[in-house]
Amino acid sequence: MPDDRKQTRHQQSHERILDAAARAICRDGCAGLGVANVMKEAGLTHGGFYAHFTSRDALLAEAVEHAGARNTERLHERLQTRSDAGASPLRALVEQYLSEQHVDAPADGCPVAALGADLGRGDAVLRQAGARRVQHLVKLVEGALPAGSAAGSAVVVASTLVGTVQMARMLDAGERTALLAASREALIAQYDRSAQGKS
Amino acid sequence: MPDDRKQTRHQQSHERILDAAARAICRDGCAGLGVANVMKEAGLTHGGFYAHFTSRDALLAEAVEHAGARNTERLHERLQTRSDAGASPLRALVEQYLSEQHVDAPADGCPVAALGADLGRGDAVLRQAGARRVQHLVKLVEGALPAGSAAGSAVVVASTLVGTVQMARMLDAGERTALLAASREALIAQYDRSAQGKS
DNA sequence: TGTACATCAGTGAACGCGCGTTCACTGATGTAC
DNA sequence: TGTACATCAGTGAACGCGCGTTCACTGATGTAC
Repeated sequence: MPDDRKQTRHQQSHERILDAAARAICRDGCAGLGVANVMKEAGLTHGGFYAHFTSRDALLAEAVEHAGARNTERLHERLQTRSDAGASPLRALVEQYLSEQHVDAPADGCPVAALGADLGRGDAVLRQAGARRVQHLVKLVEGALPAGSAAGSAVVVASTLVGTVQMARMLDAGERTALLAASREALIAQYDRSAQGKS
Repeated sequence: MPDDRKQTRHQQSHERILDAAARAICRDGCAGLGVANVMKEAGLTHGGFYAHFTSRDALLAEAVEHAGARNTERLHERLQTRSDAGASPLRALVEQYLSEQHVDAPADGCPVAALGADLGRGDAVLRQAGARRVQHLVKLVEGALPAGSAAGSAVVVASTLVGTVQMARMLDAGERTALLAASREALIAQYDRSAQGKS
């Protein structure tokens, strides 16, 4: 099956470009994405780019999805580790998402937190890619919440996660640590053990 | 005092440029800020820019501060209106910050929500400007929380406000409305009347 | 009060650089006989 | 099995455009006498 090998070669490059682009946008934002840079990071020269994508904008939208998918994978692994160590699903999610590790490494983190407002602007395609990532994140939270949690809990928790990481990334080390700890504690106290018993 | 009149003319232009820049970054992001565009919106031509600012980067940092200050002013007015209508300080803040009005008009809104991740990247000056805006927002929330609220409440509420607005701006009308309502209700139920009586 | 000069704020043409995009070409991989 | 040809993936030079920045100049405002 030589056809397969050919396709594979092309697809391997395609994948490397997407990987590089996903990291680049999470690190530098949508505006920071340069075709030449991405190709270089993928081990190629810029000229070959248009054999893989119709335009830089097309890459942008795909890179958002790709960053989300990659992040979901990594996240699941890490949640499993925390789960194995005895953490409840929600605690595992909150402690991982609001870890210094996540704040320090935007390139390998959640694109919703990394791109934030970038996705709200820009063309419809990008906004839709952002919206899908938001929905994904909300679903992830939903799955981690205890059964019987109030209806809107997932979106609220997701909002807090995203907002906290973004704000933490602007702050100096000390304030950052305090902010993360405060958010973690509040979310766990609020939504983990006694999610509904109140009011 | 003719010296005053001269200074005033220069300062008036300066102010118009800052106003235009503040709106522009909240609307289009830091990368979307163009010197020529801003000058045009201020009613000037691009050449005169460097009589007012040493560089585009210098304008960026100042524009973040300016956007924050302008937003604080407007916010206070609107909070007063809601307060007069009988809302508690926290309810007024939450309902204003998480209003469709705010989500629909980023140019006239909070720069922390509008720029988000943009401020976490970029040079130290910009990050510090962002950090100051975050601290300002946290203080604003602190002032609106009922006396005796838990220590970390303000940062958590601020995070939720920012995250919700950002996510709302990616979503379609229907989901957006639901997200905003869910966050408003959760925050008010959580932190307004019976902020500590729990657990 | 009126005229000549100095300063100040802004104008608009021009420069240089980065970056997205195109395209003729090369080298390697696969196909035909 | 070996040779000639076709296709595929990537190269790198070049183009065009936008944008930050500079600078010589203009018009208006203010000052000196």
